[in-house]
Amino acid sequence: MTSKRDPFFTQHSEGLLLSCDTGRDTEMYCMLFQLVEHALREVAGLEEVLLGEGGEHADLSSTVAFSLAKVKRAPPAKIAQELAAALAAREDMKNIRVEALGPYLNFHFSRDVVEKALLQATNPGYGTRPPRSERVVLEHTSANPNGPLHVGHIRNTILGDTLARCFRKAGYPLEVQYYVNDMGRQIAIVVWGFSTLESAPHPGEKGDHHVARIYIAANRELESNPGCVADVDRLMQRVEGGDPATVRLFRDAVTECLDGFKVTLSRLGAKHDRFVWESDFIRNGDTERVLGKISHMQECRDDGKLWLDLSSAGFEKEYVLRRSDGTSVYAARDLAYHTWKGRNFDRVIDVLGADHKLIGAQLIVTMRLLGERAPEIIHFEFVSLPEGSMSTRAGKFVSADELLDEVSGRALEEVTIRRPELPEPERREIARSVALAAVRYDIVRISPEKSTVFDWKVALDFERQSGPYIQYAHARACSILDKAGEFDEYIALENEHELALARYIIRFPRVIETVVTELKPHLLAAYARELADLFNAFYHFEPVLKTDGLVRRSRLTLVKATRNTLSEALQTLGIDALRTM
RNA sequence: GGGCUUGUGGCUUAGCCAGGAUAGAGCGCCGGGCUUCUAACCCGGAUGUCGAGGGUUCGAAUCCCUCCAGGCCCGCCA
Repeated sequence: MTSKRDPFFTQHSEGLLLSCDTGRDTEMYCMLFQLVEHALREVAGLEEVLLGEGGEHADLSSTVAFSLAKVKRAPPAKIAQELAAALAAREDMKNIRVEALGPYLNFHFSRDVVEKALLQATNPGYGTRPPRSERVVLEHTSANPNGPLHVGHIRNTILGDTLARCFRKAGYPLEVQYYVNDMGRQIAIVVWGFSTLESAPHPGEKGDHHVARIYIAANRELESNPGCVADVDRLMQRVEGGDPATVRLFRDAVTECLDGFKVTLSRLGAKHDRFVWESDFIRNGDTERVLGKISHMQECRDDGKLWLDLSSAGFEKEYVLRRSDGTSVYAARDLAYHTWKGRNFDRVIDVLGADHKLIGAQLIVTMRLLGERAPEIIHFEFVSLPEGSMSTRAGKFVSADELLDEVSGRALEEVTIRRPELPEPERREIARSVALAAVRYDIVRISPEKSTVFDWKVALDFERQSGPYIQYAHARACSILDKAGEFDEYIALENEHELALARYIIRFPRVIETVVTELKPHLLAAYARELADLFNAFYHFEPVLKTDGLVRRSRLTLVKATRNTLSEALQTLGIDALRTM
């Protein structure tokens, strides 16, 4: 064993440990972080103590000595020394070794603390934060029902669904909503197409694909017969006026498309709690009420059309809310929708495409002017095809269904090569999970602000840094535990591979915390992959089943904690934690 | 034209908001490793003017300015 016998590691102490032992409500790592932050604030006399993860140097580290150096006019290294001495003397820091390395303050958790924290990680549900009372509403996907979800839309779905899973994991009561744009111009075009063109579905055609076919054909027809555009306008006026026959036509078309969406969303592992129909905000009078309130605002202008002058907030463009023919514009209904959300929830989050940046910013300032709760909006950049941007109207897109079919087929080939002995239904089931893992992970690992180009070659490749790679690490851990049989948990971390793995496992609860405060789901994706990396290295170098006695029990416990943490992380990413693959 | 945003080894990407310890990864490339708990794996190696230029700072991939390139937006569409 390459055991690092740091004398500090062998020292056992209670205090902190007793207070941490009260159950899985108190995750040790989060407590340790807060404890160090608190102590550091006191000795440094600063509110901002620049505490962060220590990387290779330590469990936590701080560069606060630099900022104090300015104030105290002393060298940072000297200040770090003084701070370290003051911290080391504190009763509440006895489980944490403080070291001043040059100007840096490094904090090392005692092995005892790491081991205690690790034992929490073997419990089902590890990483779940204590329940909170703040109600959150999260809107995602909300694609127009004029054609199937494509590889651009599902960036929204996967970002939103992952975030939703993180919020639930973080203890928040959450409602996930899909805002159904059921009265837009696109839908009017679909309705017009259904009633004027050959519109019967093809045998076995999915509703959303059927609607797209009609929508594409209708657009082509309208281009060659611009006179028909007036028919579309009339449909829009009739639906806003509440004409029952027209309302029914719109609702039927939207429902057909939405039913198709629901199949795709379910294949993606995404679930909405509520579908909110845009037209409801016309019918219940909310849109009129918002417009009424707006008409009294200083920024309001009425020159036939009703609009807001938001130039004081830096917006040059008119924010038009009602057309001169009296019908409302999308933005007006959106204000009504967000007012409703803001009054019923404590935190309102929207996942929207980058094309909504301007309108989203206008929405936010208007909500503030109205004295209503403004949403937090996560914008993601576009996914384009190698030949250019996608367009439902032009029929230029790769649908999510097609992507899932292709990736599943590819995954089945792979599973069949590796596990030829498994019966086909089982291979198919594994392939389905592997395909979803590949698709979801590939999307969630990239930060939303990067625009991407869809590439079949990349989509069909399950190499490292992929969802299947993480699933594989989990399956390996399961395999060891299956073969091991019963054992009593016991932990005594010996070597660097074990310690590195354990130190990483105990950070998981804080990762969940960070994702929901910063709204950055890709941090969880990176965490899961790194955890798999560390486990694979441990797996390679440290035999488990071939050892015996306490070493075997300890390593089995570590494998159990890894398996559990990987499983919790994967589930929070919406990826199946496969037991075998 | 104006606004927003992105630019990190051949390719993809983390780090940037809250500036500090040799800029992390993966693919691809080169060289190793399956009689050993699933090789969808592991180990080693080469590859970086962090788009360009200026500025602030003890210190800049990170903050500020200018420029260049890509994406998005600028409708009485949604």
